Amino acid sequence: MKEDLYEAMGRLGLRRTVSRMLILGILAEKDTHLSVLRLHQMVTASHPMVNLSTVYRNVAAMTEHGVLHSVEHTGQALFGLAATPHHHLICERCGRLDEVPADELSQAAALLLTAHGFEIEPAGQLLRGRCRRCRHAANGAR
Amino acid sequence: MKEDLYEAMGRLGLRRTVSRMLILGILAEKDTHLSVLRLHQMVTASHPMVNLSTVYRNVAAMTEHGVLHSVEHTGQALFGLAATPHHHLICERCGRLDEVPADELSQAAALLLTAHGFEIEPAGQLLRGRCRRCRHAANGAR
DNA sequence: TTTCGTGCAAATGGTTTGCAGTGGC
DNA sequence: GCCACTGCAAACCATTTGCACGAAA
Repeated sequence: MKEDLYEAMGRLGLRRTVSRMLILGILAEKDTHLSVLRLHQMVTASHPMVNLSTVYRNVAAMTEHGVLHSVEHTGQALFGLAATPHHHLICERCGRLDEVPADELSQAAALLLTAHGFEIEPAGQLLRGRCRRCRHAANGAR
Repeated sequence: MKEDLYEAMGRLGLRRTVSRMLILGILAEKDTHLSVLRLHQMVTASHPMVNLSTVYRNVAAMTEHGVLHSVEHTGQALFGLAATPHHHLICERCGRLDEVPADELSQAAALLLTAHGFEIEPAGQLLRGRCRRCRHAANGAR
């Protein structure tokens, strides 16, 4: 998987720099979406000289080339590998981010297209709500 | 409808100030969602002394009390009347924002709940994609 | 008259950019 | 060696906040 990404970078004309490899490694290992700040913190843990703006430019470039994708939560962008087409479920209470395969929402997408002429992005949508754990935790407090 | 809002404000303990009435009037008339900056521009057209931060605080207070609701697009918040429960369809190309009654997506919501234990917000979701016009306009260019 | 709301100006915080130097290819 | 990439520092821009005054209730 990391090999795929490594290849992809070259194929897309993106240079394989230290900082980019670190970012991909982190995202592949953690298998989540992270903010630029958190990515930078994790990168600098081993490579302190890497600048924050470099991380910004890296994720921008890789997002532009489809290697990464991003969603926005509370005014900041979260980046993850764009591997398989999926949407995002973010818990408004704990911030947990889950993924749901894109085709699970294809029926809803079809409905919107026929009823409204609107074609939603086939992946990368952000849906806000409550995760299972927080729903249970809030049962009494509601 | 504006009378309802007027009443609601009092009931909720929100003072009916000039700036708030102007904001509600604009949103009711235009029947769309507007950015704070645009709201401020329209308010100051007739009342130049109203400060931008007042508009910020107004929409914040009214959103908090359920009179308004907001969605975020390209790093800025758009506010609209929270009248009927609906979701949002925003065109990534032209920025046009359409509304879709909340119950049209209830099936998808049920699916997410059973399959992922995740309960999405029953209204106010933002779905990104292409509106009918832009789909047609882009037919040749894709 | 008691809060709540407002104007003003300054601060905040995530993100972007200009520029000169560095390192992939 | 060329040009994309990087570090640094400053700029940006939507939004927030502290404070003293003004106005709904």
